[in-house]
Order: sequence, then structure tokens, then C-alpha cells
Amino acid sequence: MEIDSAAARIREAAIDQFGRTGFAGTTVRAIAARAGVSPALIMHHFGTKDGLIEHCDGYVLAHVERLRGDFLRGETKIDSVTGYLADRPELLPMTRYLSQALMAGGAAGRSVFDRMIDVARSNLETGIEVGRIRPTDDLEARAAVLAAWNAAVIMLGDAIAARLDADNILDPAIVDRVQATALDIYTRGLLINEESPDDVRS
Amino acid sequence: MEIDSAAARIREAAIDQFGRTGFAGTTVRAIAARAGVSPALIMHHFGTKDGLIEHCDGYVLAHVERLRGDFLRGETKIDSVTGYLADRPELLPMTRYLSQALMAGGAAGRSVFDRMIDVARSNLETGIEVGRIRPTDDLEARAAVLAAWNAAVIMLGDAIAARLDADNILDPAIVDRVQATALDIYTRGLLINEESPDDVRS
DNA sequence: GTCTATATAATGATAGAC
DNA sequence: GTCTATCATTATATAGAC
Repeated sequence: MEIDSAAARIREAAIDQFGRTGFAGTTVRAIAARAGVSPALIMHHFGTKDGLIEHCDGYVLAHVERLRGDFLRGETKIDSVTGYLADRPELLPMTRYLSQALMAGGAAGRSVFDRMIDVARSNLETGIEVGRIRPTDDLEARAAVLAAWNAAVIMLGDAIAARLDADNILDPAIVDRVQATALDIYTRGLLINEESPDDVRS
Repeated sequence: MEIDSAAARIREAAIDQFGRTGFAGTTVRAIAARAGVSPALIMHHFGTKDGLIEHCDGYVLAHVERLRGDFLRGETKIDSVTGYLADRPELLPMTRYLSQALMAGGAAGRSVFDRMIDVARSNLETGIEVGRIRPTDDLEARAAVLAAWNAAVIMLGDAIAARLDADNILDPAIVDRVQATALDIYTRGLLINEESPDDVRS
């Protein structure tokens, strides 16, 4: 599929629109209008609306897996998280898309979340082995909670950003503040003595 | 509105169904079938589908505010979080409903999340004053992140529970494990020295 | 209050021209 | 590959009987 072909424009429009208004809340007409094509062309290329969703699922999944692979193989030079995100504007609509997939309980969302837990667990194990992360009795629960916390920042990104006076969660200033806040808690904890956690929960 | 009146049954069915399949993904027919009434009766009582959503928004919001008020006034005797949840089975569908509202970006979801941040901030301030919580340079960011983390456990509850071999996030065993995990990190932190946080993020 | 029947609009999908 | 025109279905919403 070539760059800027009609099919590619449809896919980009679909990822963006599904990410904004959800799967049930997005019509193929809305996607067609945004892509500047007729609704019929979408059916021509993808068969059905579900076919389009499956295609988007696969595309987004492959894209994030590829970025992750590049990073793991050391092929990505990352000076700062902020700069990394700025160089990849497609990540904002894609994170929104994945949030919707996560909530819809569909195959892609569930697969992504399971993968996030696997990755968190694997990183925890490595970190514990080399002595950089505290051991735990319940590794699976810790991996699930950390994966959920990371997903939360994506899913509630717009609400968090709005509260911190920015447009979206990938705004450089917001990324820095959220990152520093999480790192601070991960490094030094939050509570001074071992009281109830209710104090920080709503 | 009396207990078990048709309007009450419609409301319960609506909260449950909206929570499962989202606002756009839920039809008034599906709600009517679940409540055992005709679709027309829903329109009779609530005018439009949006009217029904607004009613549910207000009902859920008022319910959680009331529970919170009871707790703050010391009128709720809580032996354990597990027992508290077991005594209030309506909280499971309501948390699902609020998750959908949060994702849909609607008034209720946004209002709940803003309120969660306010509560987190207020609790942080109190905790810092009395010396039980470490101070921070960026209280607003910390409050937003903690609120998002708490919301995450609700929004991704089903996926977390499935991964930990349970049916839903309010399962007693899961509540205990998730609670213990969060408390552990809040109390003792996660990282042993001050390395990059990338190791625990996906 | 509650129903059946129906109007009206929007949606996913198809047919066929170019 | 891409369109216009249209179908069949489903959705919200209304009318009016009981």
C-alpha cells in the first residue's frame, strides 16, 4: 500500500476517527468524508466496516511492535522522550485508537494489554535480577498493575492534559511532568510510613 | 422513583448496558428488552436516549457522592474493602458505566475525573501537612497521575481480573492483590536506585 | 403508565457506470 | 480504482389506543 494512496488515506482517517469517537460511534460515511473519498470506496477496499477495523488493528499493532523492535535492537537514537514523540506524530491518534480498542474489549485491545503486561513482567524480572528493582511476592499482580497504570496515562491523556493546561498528552511539557511524577513515585515511594493507602485513593 | 418501578428497572438496565457496550453501541431496544418493557416506555419516561443518559449520569454521580459522603461523615463501618464491595453489588456496573463515560469524554465522565483529581490533591495536601506523604514540587501533576492510576484499575478491571484468573475486578482475591501491590509501591517505591523509568514502561 | 404500530432518518452494504 | 445511486436494515422517536 503506497504512501498517500486512497487506501492509506482511508486507514489514517479511520484510525483517527475510531480513536476519537469509538468503533460503534464512528460511521463509514464520517471516515469517507475525512479521507475525501466516497463511502463505497471504503467497502471496495476493506469489504465491511469490521474488515476496516481488523485492518486498522493489524496496522496499529504492527506499527507499535516495529517501533518497539527498533528500540530493542538499538536502532533508535532517543535523546528525549519528548523529542521521540515529536518526531512521530502518528503516535497520538494511534494511542487514542488503542485506548478505544482496550475499552471495546476487542481482539486488538486485549492483545495489546496482554502484551503490555508481558513486557512489564519481563522488565520487572530483569530489573529484579540485576538488583535495580525491589523483589515482590506477586510478580503477576505487579506487572498487571504497572501495565494498567501506563495504559491509564494513554487512555485519560486528554483529561490529564486539559487539567495541566495543555491540548494533549503528547505535549512536551506534559510528558515531562507526568514522567517526572511517575519516576519520583517509582524511585522514592509516596508514603512516609506504612499507613492505609486510602489517603491517596478516591 | 420507587424501588422496582419500571423506570427504576429501565435505569438499572441502562447503566448496565451502557457500561458493557458504550453509549453509541447501546440501543434503546436492547435496554428495553433487558428491562422487560417496550422501547416506547423508555421514551415516555426519559424523552430521548440522551435524556436517559443524562439521567443515568446524574444517578451514578449522586450515588458515588453519597457513598463518599457517608464514609467521610463516619457513617460507614468498613471492616475491609472486599466486604464493602460485596455489600454493594451495584458498584460493579456503575464503575463500568463511569469508565465508558470517562472514555466518551462526556460531562459525567469528565466531572468524575476532575473530582477524582480534586480528591487526590486534597488528600495529598493533608498527607503532606501531617508528614505522612512526601512533599512534591508539582502537586497538580501528582494528583492527576494518581487519579489516572486509580481510574485505570477501574477501566481495565476486567482485563486485569482475567489475567489474574478472576471474573471481575471486584473479586475479593483480586481486590486484595491489587491493593497490596499498589500499597507496596506507594510505601517502598519500585526502583532501588535512580535509573531510567523506561524499564518498567512498555 | 404501558403498549402496538408506524413515521422518519441514518447506517452498512450493493449494483453498476466510468 | 473510484464514483453515483440506491437498497435493506436498523435506529430513534412519535401517535394514539387502552
